[in-house]
Amino acid sequence: MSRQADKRTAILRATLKLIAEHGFHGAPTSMIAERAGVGVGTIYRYFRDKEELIHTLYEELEARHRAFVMQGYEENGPIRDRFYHLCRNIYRYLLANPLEFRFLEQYFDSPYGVAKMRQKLESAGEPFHALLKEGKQQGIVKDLPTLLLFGLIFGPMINVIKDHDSGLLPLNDVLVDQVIRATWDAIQR
Amino acid sequence: MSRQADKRTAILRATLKLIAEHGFHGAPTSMIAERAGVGVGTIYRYFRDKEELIHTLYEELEARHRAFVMQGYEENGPIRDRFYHLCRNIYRYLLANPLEFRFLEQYFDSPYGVAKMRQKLESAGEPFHALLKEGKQQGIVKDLPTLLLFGLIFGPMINVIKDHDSGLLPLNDVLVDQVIRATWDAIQR
DNA sequence: TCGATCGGAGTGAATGTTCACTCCGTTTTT
DNA sequence: AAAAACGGAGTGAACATTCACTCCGATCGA
Repeated sequence: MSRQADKRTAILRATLKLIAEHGFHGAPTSMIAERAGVGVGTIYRYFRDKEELIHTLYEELEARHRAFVMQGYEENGPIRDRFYHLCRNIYRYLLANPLEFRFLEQYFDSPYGVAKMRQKLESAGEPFHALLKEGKQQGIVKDLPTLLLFGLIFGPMINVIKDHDSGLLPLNDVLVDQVIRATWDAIQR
Repeated sequence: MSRQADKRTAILRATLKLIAEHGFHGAPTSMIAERAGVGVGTIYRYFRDKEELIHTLYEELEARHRAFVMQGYEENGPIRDRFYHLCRNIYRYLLANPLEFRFLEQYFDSPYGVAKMRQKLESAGEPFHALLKEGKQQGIVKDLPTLLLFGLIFGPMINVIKDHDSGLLPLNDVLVDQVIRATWDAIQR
């Protein structure tokens, strides 16, 4: 069971699973190695240290997530449609990938993650940024600081998905649409 | 500096500060002891183990927080007024006590905290519970699962306060009122 | 009143455990 | 056969918890 170019992948997958399920501190390198069917030392052939492993994992998940969310996005459609499109895709992705959601949550709570989050939210590449800015200009969206609007959108999202994953509040398409609607009511002028 | 009955208090305060500032895993007992001006062993005179120390701290903070929030609450006033009152008080308290906010955040992310949170949210003692139920009956509040409404209320709250505490989005009374207003728009039918 | 004795709060060096990470012998690939 | 990849016992640092001891105010006997 040696000599696989995809040992790297196995390590990343094991890391995702362990961190998502048991938190950062329930994922010692020894356990990651075991789960990945790999020696401890092998981890260090592919990643300088545990920190780099985690960052790399984040970057790869982020890229996948982004690609999914942007599928079929109409850069120039009506504000409200674009808003629904983005929200729906994010909900869909995170609900379909609970491990990734748990991991991202942990990551953004950690010291590295906080910096990443800011950078991400403030980046012009973030489609929500343009969306909200435009919405404010057109008088469709409340004239509040963008960060505050982000809070109104992502706050409920995180909360509600957490409850879903823990089995407290099973979501379905109808319910998700209702949350998105409520979120829209919150930011709409 | 010996023989003080308030060593217990000093230990609790040090724990709050260290956990709030550096997280659960940045608060070793050795550091708590140092910060409290106390020997390491002394911690174990007052608390069976670190876990009990943390639980106790939570209970005391929770009690203070609750007392503050309920000040002047009109059990029978109009739904909307009660909603504003509770929200405003929670925001006020958490903004005035950033250390407690950070601690509670960490606590509710931990395995113990999750159980506590459910218990709390589902408890009939929770004033928001009665509020939302009544609101739904009167047709003022959207007919959505209570847990979902909680998400719409507390999600933005947590997000926005986090951003405030990290200096990204300085809040003031006006801004807080605007968030509460937006939150109301989200849950209002 | 005062010296002796006692109880228990307070202490921190020592202990056992858990980790991230290294090092080098082994296995696989070329 | 040489090089590259791999494995996992070993290492040292960090941690929670313990326990043999200190010290001081209180109590007691004279």
